Amino acid sequence: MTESKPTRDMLKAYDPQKVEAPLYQMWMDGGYFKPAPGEGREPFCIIMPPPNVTGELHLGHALTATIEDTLIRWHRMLGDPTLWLPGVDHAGIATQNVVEKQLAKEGVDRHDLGREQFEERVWQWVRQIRSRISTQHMRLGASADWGREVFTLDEGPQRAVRETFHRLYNDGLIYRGERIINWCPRCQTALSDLEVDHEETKGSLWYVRYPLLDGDGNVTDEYLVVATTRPETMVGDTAIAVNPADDRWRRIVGRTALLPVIERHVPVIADEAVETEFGTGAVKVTPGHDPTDFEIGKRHGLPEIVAMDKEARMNEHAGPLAGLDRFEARKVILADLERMGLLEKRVDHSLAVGHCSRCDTVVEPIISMQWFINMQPLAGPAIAAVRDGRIEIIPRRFERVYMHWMENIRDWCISRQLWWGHRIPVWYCGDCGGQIVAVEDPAECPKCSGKTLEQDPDVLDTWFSSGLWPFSTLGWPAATPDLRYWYPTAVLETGYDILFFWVARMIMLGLYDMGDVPFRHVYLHGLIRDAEGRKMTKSRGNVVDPLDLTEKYGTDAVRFTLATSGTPGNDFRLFDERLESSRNFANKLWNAARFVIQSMGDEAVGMPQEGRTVAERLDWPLEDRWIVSRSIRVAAEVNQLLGDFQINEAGRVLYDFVWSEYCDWYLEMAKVRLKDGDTSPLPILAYVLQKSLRLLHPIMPFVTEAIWQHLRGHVEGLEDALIIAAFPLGEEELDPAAEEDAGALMDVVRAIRNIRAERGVDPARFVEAYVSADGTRPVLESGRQIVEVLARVRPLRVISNAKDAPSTQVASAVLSHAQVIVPLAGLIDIDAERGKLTRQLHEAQGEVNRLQQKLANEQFRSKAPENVIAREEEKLAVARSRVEGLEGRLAELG
RNA sequence: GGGCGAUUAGCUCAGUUGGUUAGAGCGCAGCGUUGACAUCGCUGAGGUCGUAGGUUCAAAUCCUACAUCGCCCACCA
Repeated sequence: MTESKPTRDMLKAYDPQKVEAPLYQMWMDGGYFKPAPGEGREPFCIIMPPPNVTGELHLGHALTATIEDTLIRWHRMLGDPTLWLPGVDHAGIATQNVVEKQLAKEGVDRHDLGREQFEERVWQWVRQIRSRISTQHMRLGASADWGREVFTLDEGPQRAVRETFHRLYNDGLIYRGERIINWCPRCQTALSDLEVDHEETKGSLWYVRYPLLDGDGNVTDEYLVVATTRPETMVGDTAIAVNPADDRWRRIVGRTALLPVIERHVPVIADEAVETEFGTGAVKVTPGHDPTDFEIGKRHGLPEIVAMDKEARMNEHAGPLAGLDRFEARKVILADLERMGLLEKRVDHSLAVGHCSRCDTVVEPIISMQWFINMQPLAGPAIAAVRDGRIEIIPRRFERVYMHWMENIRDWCISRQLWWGHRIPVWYCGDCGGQIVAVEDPAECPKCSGKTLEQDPDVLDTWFSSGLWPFSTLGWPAATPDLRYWYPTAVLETGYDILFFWVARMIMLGLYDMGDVPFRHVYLHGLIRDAEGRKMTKSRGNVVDPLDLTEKYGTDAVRFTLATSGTPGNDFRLFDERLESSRNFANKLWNAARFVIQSMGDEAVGMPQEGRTVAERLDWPLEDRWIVSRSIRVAAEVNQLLGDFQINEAGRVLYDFVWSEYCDWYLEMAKVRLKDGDTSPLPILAYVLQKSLRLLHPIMPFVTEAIWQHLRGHVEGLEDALIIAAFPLGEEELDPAAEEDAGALMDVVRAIRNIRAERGVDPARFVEAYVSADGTRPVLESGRQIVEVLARVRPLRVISNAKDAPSTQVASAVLSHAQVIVPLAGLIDIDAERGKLTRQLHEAQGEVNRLQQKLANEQFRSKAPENVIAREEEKLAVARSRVEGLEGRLAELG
C-alpha cells in the first residue's frame, strides 16, 4: 500500500478527545473486531455480560469492558481467532420498575395502560437505552463484534428459553406448585431467595400467652407462652410446636391451645425444628407466612392460612385485623393482647429482615402458586465441573464459595408476576383444564382439541434467560457453526457479586443443554468503591459516570486505572490522583514517541534485523543491548502475567519499563549519541518504542494506536494497524551481562548525582570524578560519555585503584562493583563525610555478618537449594568488597 | 450461627508455587524550566509487613489463636 508521509507535528500534549473517535472509526472500518481465521490457533471467545437496559453504564461496566477488551485485544494480536460477543439484558423486574417509576411521575400505573401498552412503553425505553449502551462501550474502546449484538428478548434467545423450559419440564425438573416464596408487596411478584437482601434489624420479641383448653374444649387456667417477632401473623397460626426432647413441654404435647383474638383451636405438636433455647421453647406455627413453619406444617399436615393479600394487607382470614396493613396490624394486635392480659413481656431482639433487592420493601414469605426448578440434579454436574478443573475460577477462593452454595442449593422459583420478560411457555386449556408446555404457541389443546387456550400470565425470572447466554447468543438450539466453533467459550468475566445469580446458573444450564461447560475460566473482579471506600449507590449520590472520566482524563487513562488499581476478586477505591497519574503516563508515552519521531530524518528508519540471539548483538553499544534485553524480558513477563489474568501486574510492569527505563534512562542515553549527529540509536529507539506500543495496546488502545499511526511513516515494517499487529512474545535470547553492566553504569551515574545533590553542587557545573572499578572497567570506558553527560562530569577518570584518586576534599560513594570519588574543594565537610561512610560501613558490616552466619549454618548448607546458596555467596562477596571499599575510603579521610 | 476477605510507607495499594537490603503511585523535603514531556527531571526522607505463638535452614508469604474493619451465606420464629 502507498505510504503517505504522516505529519511529524504531533501535538505537544496527548489529546485523547482528538484521536479517540477517529481511531475507533478506523478500527470499525477495518473490520478488525470481527474474528479473523487463525491457522491452527485455538479460538478465544468472551461473551460480554449483557448490561441491563435499566440505564447508563456505570463504572462496573467500564471495568468489565476494560478487562475483557484487554484480554480480547491481546488474543487478537497473538493471532488467535477472537470473538467478543456483545449483548444487552432486558432485566425483567429492574426495567419494569424503571418504567413504572416514569409512569408514576405521569400519574398513571401500568394497570391503567394495560399489559400490551405497557410493554410497548418499555420497548420505547429499551430502544433508547440500547443505543446509548453501545455508544458508551465504543467510547471505552471496546473492540466487540457489534454486528452480532444480541438482546435477551431477540428471537434466538426467546427460542432458547422456550426450548430449555420444555426440556426441563419433560425431564421433570420444572414443576408448578404452592410453596412458600418471597413476595414483594410493592413489586407484587414472587422473588427468588437470591433477590432478597437480609438486613440486620433491631426488633422486638414478644412473649404471648396462649390459653390451653381442656378435653372438652373449655379454656383452663393454664397457658403456654410463645415468643414471636411477628405477632400480626398469629392470625395464621395453625399449631404450637415444641421440641420433642424438651422435658418442660412434653406433658402438653397433644393438647389444644386457644389462639387469642381469632379464637381458633390449635394443637400443640412436637417437632425437631424447634430450638429449645429460643424464647420459651414453644413457638407458634404459621405455615402460611414462615418458611420454617411451612415445613413443619407439611410434616404434620397442618392447615395453611394465608392471611394477607398481594399488597401485604391483612385479608378476610385475619379476623378483626382484616383490611389493615401488616405493620399497622402488628400494633393493633399487640394492643389487643395487652388488653386481654395475654402479652407477658417484650424484649429487644435483632433479626435479619428480608428486603426486596430491587425496591427495598420488606419481603413477605407467603404461600403462593409458582413455577420452580428442581436444582439438585443440575447442581451435581456443575459441582463436578469446577471440582475436576474443567472450569477454573479466578481467584480460586471463590471456588469454595461456589461449592458451598451449590451443595446447599434450593429450588429456584422462576415465575414472576410481571409483564416485562419471557412469558412462561405454558398454556391452560379452558375446556379440559389441561396444561400444555410447548416451544411453539399451540393452536389447540392436544388432549381435547379445545381452542380456548390461555397462556400463563407470568414471566420468567430474568436470570433464566441469562443462564443460557453463553450458547443462546451463539444460535442454540440450532446447531450453528458458531456454536460448534466458539462453545465452550474461553473466559467469563464479571463481578463476584453475581456468582450465584448468573455464573452458577450458566454452568448448570450450560451443562444441561449443551452437555459441556460454558467457559473454561471465570474471572471475577471486585467492586469499585469511591475514594472513601464506600459503595457507589444512587441514593448516596456518589456514583461516577465512566464517560465523565474519559472526557476528563481520556479513555486510556481510565482503562489503565481500572486495569491496575486492583487485583482479581478484591474491591478497590477509585482516586482522582490515580487517574491523573494514568493520564500522565499516556502523555509520557506520547511525548517519548514525539521525541523519537522528531529525531528521525526523512528516510524511514529500519529496525534491527538481527537480534534474536545475544551473539548478534554483542557489538552493539551497551545501552542498546541493555534496553533490548529488558524489552524481551518485559514482553515475556507481560505474556505470562496476562495468561495468569494478572492484568494489574502486567500494567505495572509496562508502566515501570516505559517510564523508568525507556524514558528516564534509555532516551537520555540515546541523546548522547544523537546530539553528536550519530543516528545509530534510532533503530533501537524505534524498535523498543513500537514494541512497547504493542505490549501496551490491549490496555491502552487509543494512545498506542495513535502513536503507531504516526510512527508508521517513519519506521519500516510496521503493520497497517496496531490493533492487528503481532504481540511480542519475548522469546528472543536475553542478555543478562548487558543488563548487569548497564546497571553498574547507571549506579555510577546515580552515585555522582547523589553526591552533587547532597553537596549542593550547582546543576550547571561540571565536576571531575574518579571511578575505580576493577571488573566493570571496560564498561565504564565504553560508557564514559554517558556518565559524563548524564552526571555532568568532566572528565571522568577511570582508575584501577581508589588510592590513585585525590584523598582530600573529596566526596565518595562505594558501590557494589565500583567506588566513586568526586573532588569538591570547598564543599566538603570531613566530619559529615566520615559520618556518612561510617554509617554505611556499619550497615555493610552487618550485612556481611548476617550472610556469614547464614552460610556457616550447616542446616542452610545442606537444605537450601544450590542456586540460593550460590546467590547468598555472591551477596557476601559483594558485601565484603563494599566493606573493604568503605574502610579504604575512611582510611583516606584519615 | 457458618464462611470469606482485608490489615504492608502519611494516603491508596502491589508483592501467585516461602529464598537479594519489602516495591509503586500520590503526598512530603531539597534542587532544577536554553528543544520529548512541568501531565516533567534529578536527589532524598519514610515501613519491627495488625498482635501473639508455631512450622522451616529461611516467613510479608505456610499453620493456630486473637484483635479491628468489611463482605457473603444462613428457616432460632
